[in-house]
Amino acid sequence: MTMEFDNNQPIYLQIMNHMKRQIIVGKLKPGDKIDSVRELAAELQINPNTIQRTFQELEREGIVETRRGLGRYVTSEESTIMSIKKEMAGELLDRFVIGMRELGFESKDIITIVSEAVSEKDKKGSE
Amino acid sequence: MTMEFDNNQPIYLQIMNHMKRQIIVGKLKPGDKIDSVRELAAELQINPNTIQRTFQELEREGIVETRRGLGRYVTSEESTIMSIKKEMAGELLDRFVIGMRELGFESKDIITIVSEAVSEKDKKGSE
Amino acid sequence: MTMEFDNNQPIYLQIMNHMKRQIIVGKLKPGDKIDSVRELAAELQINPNTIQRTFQELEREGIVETRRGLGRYVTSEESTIMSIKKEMAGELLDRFVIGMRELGFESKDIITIVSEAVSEKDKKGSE
Amino acid sequence: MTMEFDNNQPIYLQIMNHMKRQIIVGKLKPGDKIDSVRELAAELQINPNTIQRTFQELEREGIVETRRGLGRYVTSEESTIMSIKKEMAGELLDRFVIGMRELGFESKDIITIVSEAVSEKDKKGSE
DNA sequence: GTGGTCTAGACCACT
DNA sequence: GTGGTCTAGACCACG
Repeated sequence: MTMEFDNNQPIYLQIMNHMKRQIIVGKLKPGDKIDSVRELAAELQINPNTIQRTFQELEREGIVETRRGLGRYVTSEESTIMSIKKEMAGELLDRFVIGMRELGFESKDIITIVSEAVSEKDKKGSE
Repeated sequence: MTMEFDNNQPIYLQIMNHMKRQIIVGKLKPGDKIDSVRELAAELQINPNTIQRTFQELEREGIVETRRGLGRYVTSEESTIMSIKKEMAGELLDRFVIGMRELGFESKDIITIVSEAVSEKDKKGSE
Repeated sequence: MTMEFDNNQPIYLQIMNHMKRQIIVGKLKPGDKIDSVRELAAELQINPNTIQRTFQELEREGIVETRRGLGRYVTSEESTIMSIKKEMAGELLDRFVIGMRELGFESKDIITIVSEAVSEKDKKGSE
Repeated sequence: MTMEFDNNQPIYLQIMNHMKRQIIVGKLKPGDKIDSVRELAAELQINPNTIQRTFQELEREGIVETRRGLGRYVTSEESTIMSIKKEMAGELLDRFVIGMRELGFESKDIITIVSEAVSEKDKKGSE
């Protein structure tokens, strides 16, 4: 795994979100074993303490489990994964819609803008 | 003016965005005089230095101008205001669309979700 | 007279330099009467206190004289005017040469750069 | 590092320019770690907040980068450094040439004056 | 009255 | 350890 980091957000949060997305999208499946702190730290060239913090938070959210002596695993609870997905999507949606309204855009404007944005992307992708 | 502050973002940024929105939406018009540092500080119960920081950044973005000894004014360049509006909307849009795609949503899903969200809000508003 | 003001320098200084230049270049001649504080203030849309300050400083430098009840006049001492010109040129020169050396430019570089700059201007002027 | 401060310019600007020059001249190389806020503050006997302000501005110009929790570094983008050098030299040049013309000097005068000034300095330097 | 700068000292998040 | 933010209070130049 390689990642580019944005200095405006804590690294542990960036890694955390990255892993959550991998799980949601299915690149990491329920029950999969996760790289150890040391491995990930070496791979990403990041301080192990930062990775530790990442896992701590993932565990707090119940998306990762530690099995003593065996390592860390993606939770087997698919419901947890689904609810995390909804939560992340909901946050994205809220921030976007609220933000647009604060800028004075109305419902129809917002839908138009999004429609154009995603269809444009589709075009580019198929070129 | 009154404001509620969110602890997760620097106060100066929150005030900054608040003022940018007021200007974009037209509550503050091009050329309008802006509350002085001391006035705003008193009004919001915030340290004047924090307000100073806010204005510093707004000035850097060209949305506010200082006239020596007289105070600060909203820029008269309407084009600047429009481009800031576009920039802010573009950021919101990008973060949303990219984020949703990273979660595995496809174009049609994204449009559906947004449509539902904004129409739901409209219903509530008209109740 | 009209002037554009730069917000990064005190207005009184800008007017002051402007008048010094007019005198040096000969647009205002030794012994000429100078606009009154009120006139200048109205013309430039500037606070009279600021104009007052301008004249105060010009007087301190001996380049302007007050004749009680008659108004203010450009000094008749041509030597004063010449020495002001040398002083201003010297300051410009020093700031430039010292600055360029601090940036690592050597003597021959500096001469080359200036030569190019002024000859380029000459070309433009004759177009 | 030691510095003498000039009361006519904000300290943070003086330090800023000083560091820009060090980087341009190569005393600080691309990628080098920069003294921490606290270190520099102690060294220069200046309040840490003032140093903070200095770095804030340097970062805005893209000549310095912050790596979270690790400290600040000179940008690795040599092109950024070069363009800053050109910008600073251009400003010096403009202010000088424009200023001299405003005083009535013509192209050949300007070149002569600069040539004399720099050659005189060379003589002194070799004494 | 206005903004700009500086100091002193504190707290926090991040690595 | 690092930088980022905030407060409190002071002084200055400018108009």
